[in-house]
Amino acid sequence: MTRKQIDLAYIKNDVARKTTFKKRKSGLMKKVSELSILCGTDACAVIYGQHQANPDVSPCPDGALRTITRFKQMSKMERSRNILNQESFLRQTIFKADEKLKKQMSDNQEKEMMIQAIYGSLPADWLQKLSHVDLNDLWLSVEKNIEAIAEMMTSLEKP
Amino acid sequence: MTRKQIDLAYIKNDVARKTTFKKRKSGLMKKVSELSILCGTDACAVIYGQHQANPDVSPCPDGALRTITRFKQMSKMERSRNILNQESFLRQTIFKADEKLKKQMSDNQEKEMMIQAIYGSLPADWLQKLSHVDLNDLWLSVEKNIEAIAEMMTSLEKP
DNA sequence: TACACTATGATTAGGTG
DNA sequence: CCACCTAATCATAGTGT
Repeated sequence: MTRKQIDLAYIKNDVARKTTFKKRKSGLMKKVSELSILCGTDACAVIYGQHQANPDVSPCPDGALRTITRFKQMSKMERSRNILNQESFLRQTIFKADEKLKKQMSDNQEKEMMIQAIYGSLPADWLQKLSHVDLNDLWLSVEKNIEAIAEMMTSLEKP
Repeated sequence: MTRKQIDLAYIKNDVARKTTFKKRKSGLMKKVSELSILCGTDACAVIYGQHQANPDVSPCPDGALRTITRFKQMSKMERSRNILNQESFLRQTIFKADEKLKKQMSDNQEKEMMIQAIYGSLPADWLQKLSHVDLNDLWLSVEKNIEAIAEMMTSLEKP
C-alpha cells in the first residue's frame, strides 16, 4: 500500500474526488465541533457539496445559524477595513507570489506553448496590458470577444 | 511525553485553551482550503476568537463566495477542456507559494489569516490582476460593489 | 507570551469485501 | 454505494527556551 504524497490540486478522477471529499468533509466537521467544544467558541464550517445547492453546515444547523447570523450582521465596512489595513503587506506578498508563479510557469513547457499561442494572436500593444491576466480569461476572451476584456481592464484601472 | 487521549471538554486553563485554539484554528483553516482545492468546492469556516468581535473567516469574506460560485457555474462548460488543467495548476502554484511565504515570514496570526482569506476567496486570475493593478483602487472598487465585478466576469464569459 | 520541537494520537489515501 | 482495513502522512499536546 503506497500512499504517495498527494498532490495539492484538483482531483480530476470523479470517484477519487468524491470519496476524498466525503472523508475530508467529515473530518473537518469533527474538527470544527471539537474546536468549539474545547475552546468554547462559536465556530462553523460551510461546505458546498459537489452539485448540491445547499451547503452542509457544521456543527448543527442551529448553532451554525447563530454563527452565520453574527457574521452577516457585521457591517461590510467593518470587515473590509481590517483587510485594507493590511494593504501594503498584501501588495508585497501578492507581488512575490506572482513573481514566483510566473517563474514556475515559464518552467512548464506545456504552459509556455499555450502562452505563446495566445500572445501570438493578440495585437502587440495588448501584450503589455494583458501580461498578467490569467490564461483562462485570456483564452476565453480571445476566442469570443476581445472588446469584453478591453472594457474590463478599463473598468479595473479607472474604478 | 505522555499525551493521553485528550478528553473532549472545555479547557478551563486559560493559557492551554488559548494555545490549543490557535493551533487548531490554523489547522482547520488549512484543511478547509485543502478541501476546496482538492475537490473544487466552495467551503469556508467561520470561527469566533476568544473575545474578539470579528470572526476569522476562511476563505470567504463577504458575498464573494456567492459571486465566485456563480462564476464557476457559468464557466463550467467552457472549462471542460484542458483549461481545467491550467486552473488547477495555477491554484496549486499559488497555494504553494503562499505556504512558503507564510513560513518565511514570521508574522503574526492575523496577517496570515488575512492572506489565507484573500487567497482563498479569489479566483487565481484575480490574484494576478491584483498584483499589477493599483491594489488600493482595485480593492476599493471591489469592496464598493462586488456585484459589478461579477457582471464584468459575466460579460467576459458571454459577451 | 510566543515560538520550536517532537512523540504520539488522529486523519486519510488507497485497497478489499 | 457502504463499511472496514492498513500504512503512511498529518496534526498537535505537552514541553522546553
